[in-house]
Amino acid sequence: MTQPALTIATFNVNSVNARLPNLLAWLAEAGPDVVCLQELKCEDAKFPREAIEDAGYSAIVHGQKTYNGVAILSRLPMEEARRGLPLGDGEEDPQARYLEAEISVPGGWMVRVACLYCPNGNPLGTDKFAYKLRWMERLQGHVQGLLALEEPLVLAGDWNIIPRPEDCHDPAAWAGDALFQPESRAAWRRLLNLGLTDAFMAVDGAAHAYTFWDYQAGAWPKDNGIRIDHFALSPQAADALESVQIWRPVRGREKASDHVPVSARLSF
DNA sequence: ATGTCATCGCGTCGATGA
Repeated sequence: MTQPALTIATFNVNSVNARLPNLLAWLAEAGPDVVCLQELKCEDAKFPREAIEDAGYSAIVHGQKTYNGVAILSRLPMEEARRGLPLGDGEEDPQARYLEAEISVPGGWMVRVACLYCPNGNPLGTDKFAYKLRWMERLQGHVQGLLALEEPLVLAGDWNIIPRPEDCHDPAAWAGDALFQPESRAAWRRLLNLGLTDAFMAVDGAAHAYTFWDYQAGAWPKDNGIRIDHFALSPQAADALESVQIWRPVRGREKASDHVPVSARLSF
């Protein structure tokens, strides 16, 4: 008798409409139960809902024109729990970067899934970098509240943070980049130190296991990549973690995103 | 050193973000 299992993925698609054939092909190939998408680059009305539903997935969408935008796809029952991050002062994040849902897993389990697209933060010395750090602080506050629920919680997304020097090809080349700043990496560590587990590090941890390769300067053929797409798991989710897969070949396909999907398998 | 890609606007290219 097999135990109830859940395969959850994160995929920064860099425009869901430009990537639709690629996305559908990967869904058919990998068959994930839940998928967190980032950088939709479209408003809710332009989200390709029919094609996604025809593939067997319901979708909740937090879209935005031109930039950002996140969605969660699920072939299990799903209920939206939050759109956007709370600011604490009544303000709303003007950028669509956060979406949270409750997923019902066979066997009576509920898994809370947060899809997030952390700010890039470049260039340094601008309000963009300040916004990145503020956003991570706000996320930390929200996650503290979620951890108190003591539920299986999966934070999945494009974190725009390179955790270790081994998570890039040439650390020196990233020294002046927001993704590799000490403040950015400290924000990631602070979040994990609340009691979360980096899923990839827990089951693999290999050096140079990249999830993103820039379109420019032949980054893909030179394997000049970075690991920035991560899963952070609550203790209840980490206990269920079986494996993590980085879908590297997807980067080499026609009209590829600059990110590849990453999936995690949980067994309850 | 960027050898790129996607979107928008009033447009057949430049600006912007990544």
